[in-house]
Amino acid sequence: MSPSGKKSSNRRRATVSIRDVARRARVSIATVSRAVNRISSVDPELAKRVWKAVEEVGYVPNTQARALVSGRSRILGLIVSEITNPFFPELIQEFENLAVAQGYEVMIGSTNYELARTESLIRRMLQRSVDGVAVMTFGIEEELVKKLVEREFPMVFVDAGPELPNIRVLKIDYGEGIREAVQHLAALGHRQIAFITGPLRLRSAAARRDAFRKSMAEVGLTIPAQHIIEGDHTMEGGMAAAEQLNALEELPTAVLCSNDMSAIGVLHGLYETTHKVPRDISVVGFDDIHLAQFMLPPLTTVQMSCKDLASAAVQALRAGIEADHPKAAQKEWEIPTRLVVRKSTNFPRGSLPALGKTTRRRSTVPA
Amino acid sequence: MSPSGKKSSNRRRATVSIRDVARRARVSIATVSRAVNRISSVDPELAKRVWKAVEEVGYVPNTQARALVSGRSRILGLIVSEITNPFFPELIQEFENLAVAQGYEVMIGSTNYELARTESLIRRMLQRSVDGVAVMTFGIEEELVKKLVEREFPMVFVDAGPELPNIRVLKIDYGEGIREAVQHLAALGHRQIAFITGPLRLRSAAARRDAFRKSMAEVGLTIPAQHIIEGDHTMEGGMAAAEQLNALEELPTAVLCSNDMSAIGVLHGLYETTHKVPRDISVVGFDDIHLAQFMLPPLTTVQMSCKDLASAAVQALRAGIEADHPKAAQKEWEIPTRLVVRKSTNFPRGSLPALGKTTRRRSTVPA
DNA sequence: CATTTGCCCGCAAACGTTTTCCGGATTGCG
DNA sequence: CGCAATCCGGAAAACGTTTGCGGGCAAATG
Repeated sequence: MSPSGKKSSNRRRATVSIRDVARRARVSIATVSRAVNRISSVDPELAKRVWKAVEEVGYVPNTQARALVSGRSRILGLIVSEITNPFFPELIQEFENLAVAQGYEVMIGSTNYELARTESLIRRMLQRSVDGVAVMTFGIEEELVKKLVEREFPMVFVDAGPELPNIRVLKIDYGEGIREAVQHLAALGHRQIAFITGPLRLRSAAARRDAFRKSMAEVGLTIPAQHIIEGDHTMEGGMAAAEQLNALEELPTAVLCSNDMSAIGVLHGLYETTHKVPRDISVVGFDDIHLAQFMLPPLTTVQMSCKDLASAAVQALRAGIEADHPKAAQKEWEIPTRLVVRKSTNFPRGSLPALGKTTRRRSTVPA
Repeated sequence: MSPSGKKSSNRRRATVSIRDVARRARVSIATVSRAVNRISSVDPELAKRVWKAVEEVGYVPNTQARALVSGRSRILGLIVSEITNPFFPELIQEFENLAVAQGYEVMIGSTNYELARTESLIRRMLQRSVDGVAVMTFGIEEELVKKLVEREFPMVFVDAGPELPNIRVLKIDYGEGIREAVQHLAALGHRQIAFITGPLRLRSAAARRDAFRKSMAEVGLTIPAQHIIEGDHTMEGGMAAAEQLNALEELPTAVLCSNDMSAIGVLHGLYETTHKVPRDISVVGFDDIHLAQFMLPPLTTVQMSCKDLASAAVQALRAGIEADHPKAAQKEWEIPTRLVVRKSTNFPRGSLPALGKTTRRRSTVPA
């Protein structure tokens, strides 16, 4: 009994195909296909027979053939800016778990902020005919959007995307978490709070800075120009920013960073100086990557849950892909942020002379 | 002029196929296929005409169809243990760059040390019919190997793998780098050196520990039992180990860790104590992840270049996949390691009283 | 009982390639 | 000049699915 096909000794193909199942279950391959895809029109009795046969011969559908004829690959593209930035692996992990649980595979790519890389990435994804792409790069070059947009291709962006039929946007509420952070610092008594931005060509970086400005205004604090420093969301950028801070006539008493990696860089940049965190200066990050709690000192930071982010991204993509998806019409998806207080923030230096370490706050965010 | 096929208004397919190129170049689709795949038997003149047509109609071959008929997907599987461990994204990045440059796509999966996850991962990869899999998880459960091994499936393992026709192994020379580290510490004057292992069920973790024992014996140092502590390659494990160290009657003067994450955990665990690194205790990591140089203090560590690792993995995979690969017969691939001295190591405490910080070593590894 | 309706199931046509096989043309040699 | 050998391109058969369409059979209706 040869395992497959009529001329089975043809090639090195030992795989069991839909035909083997059909023969075993004494039905046509069409019925097998329908049963396997759980199409309701097939008689329950027959379906059971098919599934039994599937088990017995160990059939697993050929993805390539399936994709070829149906035109859908069941692959989701996930584009991030830098896979070596610890935030993204966490995001990827969550995204992948969800996608796989829902029957999709994931194709990952990292742009490294390079346009050429991004273009080749898009090309590769189209070539593998992914069903949709989530662009989680927090600010994407507009050009490449146009490339994809052609055929009403389902896509998900963060913060902002073009107004197009099959585009969905994850709206992150930066304001909320950043307001909590600023109020936390203000409540501690800080008046001079600096901000290290991300690369400002990224929409999200500008949005975080603007949220900071707004929150500062709300608590009646002003921001001198030299207290807004442009970083690049890397540790190196954070270090450079810390040096700029050090060079100032007067060091601010607190600094808020556009992401955790910058904050870690700042921590590092301050390490070689005589200024200690949080005794002399408080530091707040953004993202709440896993590493944040392992910094010295553990980093107070604004949490943007990558579980929320991933879940919204996968859902939004499916909404764009599957015509009968319950939320097919929803175009915007809200992502909250919130402050997590750890040990890198304290009262401003000099405000409580000689009390020292023991007064270190542990309370949660002030109401 | 409809863009494709005879009955082009059939479905929503607007893609340009090999037929369009054939028509444009006035050749058969067979010739187009051959020309595109650079098969030498096609007349150069014709080939040029085909390529011109390819350009003009913007043809890009359909991967699914190609994979379906040829039986090869041009996808490489890459299995790592934990994508959130910063070592692996760096590895993934390098691996992907190389694979893409050589015309392959990459399918990534993270086992998280869970057998169930690993199994589902393997299943998914087989279902997508990857051409080969690199298991870079530094110690894999033997069971799953058997699942794959069936059809002489090309695979690459780290450190050790089953003796089978299409299996290749990346032999990492732990001894070299660890010897350098131990000699570096011994040269500084350390006599009491502890070692934080990884999870010992991982082959690679045991190998590193053994290399440590061997190197210690070589320099004539003994290791009390309580100086070998089992960790788990995470920061949390490193912290726990540091606490065990603290609980000892006498703190060792140096500690070597099985990976950088453990070392970071140790740094963190010591932070809350009165012991300062490297004044009171020297710390050495392993891997040299990017983060290592940004620790406080910058971490002295044994470098295992993930560029080397990735390059060997991709090459070894291709050697198994492509029958005419120059190194098709090579079964073992050597990966070197070497010490990188930064600032987390210094003379043992008390050995140079009152000289303080300024004596901090900056030299490279002792000969 | 005859006719219509509706429900399943099977036939067969795609999907876009690679690859085998074959035939025609060109070349080389006697 | 004739015949064999060589080469190169085209026709067509896979590859393993999904899916439109038609047909058979049972139930329902007149």
